[in-house]
Amino acid sequence: MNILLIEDEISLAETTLKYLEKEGYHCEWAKNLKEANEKAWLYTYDCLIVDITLPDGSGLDIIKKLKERKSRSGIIIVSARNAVQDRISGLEIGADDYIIKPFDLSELNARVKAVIRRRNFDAQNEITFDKIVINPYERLVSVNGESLSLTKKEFDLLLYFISNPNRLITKESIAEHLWGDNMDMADSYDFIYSHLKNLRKKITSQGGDDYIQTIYGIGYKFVKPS
Amino acid sequence: MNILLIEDEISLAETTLKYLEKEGYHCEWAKNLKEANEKAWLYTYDCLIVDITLPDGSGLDIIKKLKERKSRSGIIIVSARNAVQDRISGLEIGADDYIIKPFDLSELNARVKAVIRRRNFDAQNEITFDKIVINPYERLVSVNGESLSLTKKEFDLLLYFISNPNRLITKESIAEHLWGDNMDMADSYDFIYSHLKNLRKKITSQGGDDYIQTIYGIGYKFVKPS
DNA sequence: TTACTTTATTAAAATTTCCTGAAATGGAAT
DNA sequence: ATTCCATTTCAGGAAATTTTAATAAAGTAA
Repeated sequence: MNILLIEDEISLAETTLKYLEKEGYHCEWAKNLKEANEKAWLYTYDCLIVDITLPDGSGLDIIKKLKERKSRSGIIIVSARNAVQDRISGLEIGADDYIIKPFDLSELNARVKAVIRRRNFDAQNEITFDKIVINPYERLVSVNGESLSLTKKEFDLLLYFISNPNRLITKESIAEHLWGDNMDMADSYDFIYSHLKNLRKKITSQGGDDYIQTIYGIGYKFVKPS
Repeated sequence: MNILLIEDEISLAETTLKYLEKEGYHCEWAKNLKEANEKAWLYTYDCLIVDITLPDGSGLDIIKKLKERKSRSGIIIVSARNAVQDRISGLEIGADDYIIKPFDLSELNARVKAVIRRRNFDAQNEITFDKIVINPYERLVSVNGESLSLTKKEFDLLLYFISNPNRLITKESIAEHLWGDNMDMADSYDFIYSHLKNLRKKITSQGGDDYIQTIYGIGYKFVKPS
């Protein structure tokens, strides 16, 4: 987890950085707006801790810029006790939380954790494999940019494959993942064949290759065919 | 503007009340949880100032209850300097701001003002999706400019959809949002189907499209149909 | 090749999920 | 007590998906 601390008070910044590093974050420090802009432009941080009052301007500006750039970073505002208006504007601009100076380091930590957790929850990243992009949370799939409609079993099957690319996947493990362990293993795997066939057809009919390679007598592999 | 102060320290309460009255607010006072519950049930306040530690329980409980009742009141938590966890829980529950004891009366005033201002700002805000306009606070909906009368459940359902457009919404999350987590999940979702049907009918009969796309076996999506 | 096993394809059956209309329930107002 | 209205429940049937079963094709080893 990468954090950028934007803070001009040197001693406060140092103790904060030390504490956050100890908590397991990778931290960087910008001591004014100029530095902050440079860093925020170059790197992506999970969370920015932004002091509002900086020597060369207001921290609100950088928040505004980030939001215009549709950044996904979490933002926590640091402001002085009496700067209520700044906090309100900050939240209206799109900051996630604020903390009042002077603050408890453990409280800052709690908020950073909360913000990052919330961000990750709705960022819900996609998984990409060659021409396929799959979003497990929205249950969306696209091949070559065209969206593809899959049934539940087909989707689960594809997700299992794409989560374990280039690896041998036995029919037993597929059965276990898609149907749970209450499956009767004496059964045949006809149902897997059915769904596999449908999945392959849907993917190839949208211009995707047949990524599902059959390993005779064992199972399958999800690979990019040469 | 009506304010309810929930505070058990008598002298602190008295000075606070006097100050706020002078600032032009109409104030009431509850000195314990029991009184607070009675008052909060009878009247609607623009802002509640809630001390967390009360003789007969935690102020967090009343906040929780208000939120369950979907109260629109602004809430400011009052807590001791070292009660970091209380403040965090309070914000998580849905309080708008907090202030640390002992506090400046002018700061309290500033926060009350900010909370009320933000609340009014939200109240003016309508959410628009294609031909639908919905105002969560006035609980008004219109389709194609014509106002639409919805029952409570229908409204909550539509609000939940329109607040999460183009995203997958499971039946489970609908149940949780509209009926709370004390729902028996073994139950069927028949009641969702019922309200859904009525909502769809009302919207389409006013010239709106069927924005509610069903994702078979998973849930729904609120989208603008092509 | 031949015999055998495993996988693929297909279509039909079985099941699940969803929609609909109507009836039952329950609370609030008259 | 009666009426009204929102909400929930129930039963039917429609639609989509999953599973079954039968057959075809492909791979493996002798």
